[in-house]
Amino acid sequence: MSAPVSLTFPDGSVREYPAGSTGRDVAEAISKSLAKKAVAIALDGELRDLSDPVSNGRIEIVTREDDRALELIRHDAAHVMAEAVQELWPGTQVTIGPVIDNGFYYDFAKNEPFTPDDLPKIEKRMKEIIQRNKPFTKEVWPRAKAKDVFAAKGENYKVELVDAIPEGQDLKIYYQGDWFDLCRGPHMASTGQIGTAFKLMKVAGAYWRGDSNNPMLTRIYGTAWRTQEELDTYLNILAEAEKRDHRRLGREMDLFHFQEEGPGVVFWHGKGWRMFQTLVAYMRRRLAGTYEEVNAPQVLDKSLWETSGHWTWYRDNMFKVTVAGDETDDERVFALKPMNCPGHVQIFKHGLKSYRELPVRLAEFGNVHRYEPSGALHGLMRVRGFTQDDAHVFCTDEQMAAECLRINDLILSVYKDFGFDEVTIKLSTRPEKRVGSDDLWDRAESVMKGVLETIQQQSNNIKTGILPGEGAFYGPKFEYTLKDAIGREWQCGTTQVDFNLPERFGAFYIDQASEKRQPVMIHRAICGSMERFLGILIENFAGHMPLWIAPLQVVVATITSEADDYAREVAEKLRDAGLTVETDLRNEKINYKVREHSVTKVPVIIVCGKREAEERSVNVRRLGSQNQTAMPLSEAIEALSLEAMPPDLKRKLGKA
RNA sequence: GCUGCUAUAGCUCAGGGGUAGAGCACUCCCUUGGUAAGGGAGAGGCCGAGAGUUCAAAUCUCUCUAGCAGCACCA
Repeated sequence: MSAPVSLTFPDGSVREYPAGSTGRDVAEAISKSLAKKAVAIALDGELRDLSDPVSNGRIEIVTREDDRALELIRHDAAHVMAEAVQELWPGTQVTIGPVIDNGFYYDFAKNEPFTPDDLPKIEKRMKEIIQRNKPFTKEVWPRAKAKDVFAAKGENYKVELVDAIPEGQDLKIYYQGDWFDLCRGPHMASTGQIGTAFKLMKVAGAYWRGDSNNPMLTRIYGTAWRTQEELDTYLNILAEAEKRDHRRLGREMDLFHFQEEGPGVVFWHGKGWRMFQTLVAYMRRRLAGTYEEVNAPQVLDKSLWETSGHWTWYRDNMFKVTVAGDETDDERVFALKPMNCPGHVQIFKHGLKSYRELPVRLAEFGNVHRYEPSGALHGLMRVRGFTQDDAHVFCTDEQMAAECLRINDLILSVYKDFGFDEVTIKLSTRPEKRVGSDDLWDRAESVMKGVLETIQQQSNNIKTGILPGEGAFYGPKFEYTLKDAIGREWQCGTTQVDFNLPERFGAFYIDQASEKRQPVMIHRAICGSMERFLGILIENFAGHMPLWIAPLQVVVATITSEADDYAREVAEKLRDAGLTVETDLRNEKINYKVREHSVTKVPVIIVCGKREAEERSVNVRRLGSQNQTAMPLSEAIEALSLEAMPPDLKRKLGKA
């Protein structure tokens, strides 16, 4: 007889159980009701099947209420969905079905893809399977048996998966009734424990193993929760996110549009462009005194891009430019610039540079064009023509770390001005497709690692990490990711150390010993794409822009035409104070006007009626509030112009 | 780029082999109304583009273009 198993419970108590006891035995020994509620156990924090034998250590009985049960519910739901699909459409092959944020999916190989109409049918069948409440049972199969069984069923993808499992690892098969699947587990006790708080969301294509050279499978996404309330909450959040969609808000607020002749390029309307320019003006002020703003050509000979390496690596994503005439002898091929760096190197190279001039920091709000795959285009977030807040710092090896830190300070400070406090910085290291010797890469990566450590020591709410193989082809990079108001992460800023382009272009400076030396080049962007950054801002604020960046700051609306002259005067005075103001003198009721300007997200509505005109006062209503504040005109002008001051200027004037 | 879906008025959408529809927005008229839709009238469309089937196509078929979702991609 083997020694009993000693288990420590979350309350600290220690009990012994006969050898070979399972999680279920332990739960039952505590109470019948607990055994009924239990869906799994955690041994030393690791989730296991209820039917697994326990071993010495810490044990927790996991019930459906436990946060960790959510993962099991979703995983089990994926299995049940696969069973439902195979019952409904025999011959459909199953592949993989993992848990993801908020839900799960399963990829199927089926000749006729699913349609959205199939989802209710599958859901109905899933409910039946859950009602059957068959236990999940586990078997460990020899590799050969697994391959034979799946091959006999025509499950070719499963055979591939078996082959991909490292030798020596157990092949676990989970049954739910007669249906079974290869799976590493764990699972709950039975399908009934999944509950009914799930919903199939959408069908989509997905490549087998995520590789576009492989066949396309059809994927069904689902979401699953512990309770109906949790499910409803989640569906509500989705509806909220949809309301924030910058494409919808851009239309509603009359900021920009897209049209068929210009796939992936933005038509900025007056209001949107004002926002764009406000952002650019802000960034310009943040660069003043440190960077020199330049402007490099849009169209440059392809030889330049051959030298930089872009023509080799990114040709498929570049726009070629040639003369359009049929009768021309000029065969010269140009490219519409996809990046600003080669242009900036030319500016740096123009004239001899002394070490005394370094670091040379060249900035450009550079308009670039990239032929993005059609399926990648998405509103302002992914476009084919956009403006980078780009800069290139040419410096010595010794100056490099300090420059990276200076850039870091600027990036974090800019994000903070927009209210983004949670930032993640990740170091991306050398990719497979790259230029430059391993020595250069070693040097660049070690400097960046050092910088990352310094940044981490300097600030407490910065998360850091490493993304192996994700670097640019010419150098390693930092990627700055910010978190928005509803918890989504957006990668915006980037700092890239580059020893390669200066070498390729033969850039140099004269050092103290009158020798030619090659500078290091640091590429950096803060917003990344101004278009995308504005999209992020719109979604982050759900269109309720802070006053300083709002496309239209104030509408002065009248109640009766008797107040028209006064309203014009109010608007004029506000404009004199630097605010963007429109009047609404239309022959409409005030309810109507308030509704319209609220819908288009105007931050401040100033209402002027007979009373205000007589008193020379205004009545201020803020977006999102039903309250009205009456105040003298002069007071309103002062308060609003202060509020509309960009954060950097407020800081400068000590009014923050 | 791949898979699936979609394309009708400025917007949101209905319709469907034989005069093109609604609501909102727009214009004009009435109304001067105190904080999220007052009333009436009017104007507005090559039904995404091209080809085919048909006596007849916005409607059916094909090709293309663009959009949406997901995948892949993102210097």
